Amino acid sequence: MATIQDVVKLSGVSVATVSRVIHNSPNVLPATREKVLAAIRELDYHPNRLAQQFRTQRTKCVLVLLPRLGDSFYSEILKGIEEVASAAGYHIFIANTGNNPEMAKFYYEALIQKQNDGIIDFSACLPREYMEEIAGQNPVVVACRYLSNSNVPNVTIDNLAASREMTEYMLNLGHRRIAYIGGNTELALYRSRLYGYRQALEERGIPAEETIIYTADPDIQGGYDAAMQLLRSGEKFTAIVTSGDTLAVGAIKALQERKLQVPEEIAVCGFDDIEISSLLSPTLTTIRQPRGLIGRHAMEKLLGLISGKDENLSEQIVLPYELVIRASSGKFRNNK
Amino acid sequence: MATIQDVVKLSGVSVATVSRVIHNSPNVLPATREKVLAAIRELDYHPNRLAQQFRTQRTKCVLVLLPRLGDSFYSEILKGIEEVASAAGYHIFIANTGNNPEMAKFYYEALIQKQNDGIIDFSACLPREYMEEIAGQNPVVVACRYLSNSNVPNVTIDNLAASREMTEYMLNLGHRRIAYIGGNTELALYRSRLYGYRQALEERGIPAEETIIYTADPDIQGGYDAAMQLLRSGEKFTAIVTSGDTLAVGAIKALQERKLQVPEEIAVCGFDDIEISSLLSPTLTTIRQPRGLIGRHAMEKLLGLISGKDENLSEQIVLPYELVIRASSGKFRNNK
DNA sequence: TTGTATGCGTTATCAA
DNA sequence: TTGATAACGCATACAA
Repeated sequence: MATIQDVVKLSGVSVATVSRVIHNSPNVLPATREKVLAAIRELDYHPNRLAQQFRTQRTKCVLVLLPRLGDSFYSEILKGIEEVASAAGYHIFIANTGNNPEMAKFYYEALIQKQNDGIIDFSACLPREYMEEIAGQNPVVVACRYLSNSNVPNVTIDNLAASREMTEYMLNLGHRRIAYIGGNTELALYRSRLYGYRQALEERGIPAEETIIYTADPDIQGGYDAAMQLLRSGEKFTAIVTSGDTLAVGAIKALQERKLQVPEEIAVCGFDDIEISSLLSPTLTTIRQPRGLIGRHAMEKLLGLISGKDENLSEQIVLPYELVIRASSGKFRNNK
Repeated sequence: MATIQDVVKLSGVSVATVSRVIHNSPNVLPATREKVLAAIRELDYHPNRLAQQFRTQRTKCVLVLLPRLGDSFYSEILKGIEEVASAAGYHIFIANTGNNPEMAKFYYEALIQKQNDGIIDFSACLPREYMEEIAGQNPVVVACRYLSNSNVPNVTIDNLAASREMTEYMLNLGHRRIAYIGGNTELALYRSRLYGYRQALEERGIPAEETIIYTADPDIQGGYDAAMQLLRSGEKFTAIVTSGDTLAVGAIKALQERKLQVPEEIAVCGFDDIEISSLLSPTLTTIRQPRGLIGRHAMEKLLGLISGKDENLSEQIVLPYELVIRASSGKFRNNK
């Protein structure tokens, strides 16, 4: 690999001048610039990025932390991030934490040691104190998930309100005994969604019943397993509200296997509006998160933090969601 | 941030010794080691990774290039990669090329400049010549996809044989007029699969008919659109073979919307066995790729290339696939 | 407009 | 077993 020294020798100018040419500094004579460029071409010289980064302590790269890979929910978000990032000359790298704090720590370490200029964290699996300490000194944006009572910059929808609205919609359809399948409530995100469900019920004077509230792994299998348990329990219910489309897909699968018609016998709704939700039978009633918008806002916020122009270090950006009515919630019925 | 110099001052030893302690070199007295470790703890010193990488020209990180994000097909593969990588003390970063050669080039540039130690490329969207030149001097493994007539290390299944076997299976079920919906044949991968379909037909003396062979974007929408076109064309057929589960899912959706029973009226089969394939109605007959195995083999090969111990620079690893029979292909019928 | 010289934080060579 | 010191490749303050 040719280094800047090789270019110096071949072009007969100094390192400083070569460096100026590389960075398009205006203070260099056209003739000199040409000489240097010729040498660069001839040597097929490319500046060593590792050395550049080491020297400047900036990489023009940001890291996106995902809780799991292959979740289509994130693909649209990542597109939004990429859009804003590449317009600003940034590149993004994605890493998987698997919700494992040890893994997450490794990547935060990478941030601290300037291997990248910032982190957008959809995983948020580290303790609040740790996050706040790091976010206080480094560009960090948490998105979709959040830490409760924290001032780390955050981009989300109002999960509580969305879940409440969804549950209210089901109540308005006439349902009175509504089961719930949600993700682990250790995550603030899932706590909020469960809480929205509870609020909606309480507002109607219907007590939430713990026997029809289930916690599950937030994937298809988790929804399937929870619904099967629910069915085996013998509890009566006419609808299931879930905290995720994958959970809803799994639940519907279980219901259909048990020959229960969705939505005629049991209505189901999801959360997130992932790609397959509009393609299944029945199509899924769900909450649509503005995914592209989430990605763009998160990246813009991060760029602000990186440049230091954005001094609002504890901004909580709350974006609008949308209730998407499809087939799985069914029509109004008079449930006794 | 504390540097090695701070540790030197506090512990009263030389940088060399501190460095030795950091890297668990055996040639250091226990007492000295303790002194240094105490200083490191007190200062909360962490070696600057950027400086380390710059100095050693190794990062202990590898890059995985994906053609698109949020495709659940890759999640199992990435798990396999991660397994092998972390056992060897490596971390993986994922980047999206979007099948865009410009993007891919940026990431290969990162490899050339030692920002990471190797690349596993599932995107393979760069010209063969470019790839061969880079792979000749850097650790590169192409997986799932491949470049035709290339000697870049590669991990795949035998796509041609798999597609042929799938088509043969449909022929054995009695189908004679089998439509095909496949990905863009500019990719060697999709060329192989289409070729397998053709071979199976020819072996039975059935000429492949171009009027029922469609090319589509390899996602649900693409499958849906192609199937709709196929239906509108008025061509007769009793089965559809596809080059991907997402295509099959889209095709089934289209058929069902047109009130055609799958598999009773039209049989459909996919390729890849993605997560939802076993959860849809009907469940999908498909080709299962050994995803975990692909990931592990690719990473092991890459580690071999990185360490220089693996001198087999043009190895083509072909792993076994499996024909998974589910509902969408239906039973034997006597198609005239 | 150009060049000189210094340092970024670490590893590694060599001598002690 | 330990230490002094020279790189690694580049950017930049300062001098010319």
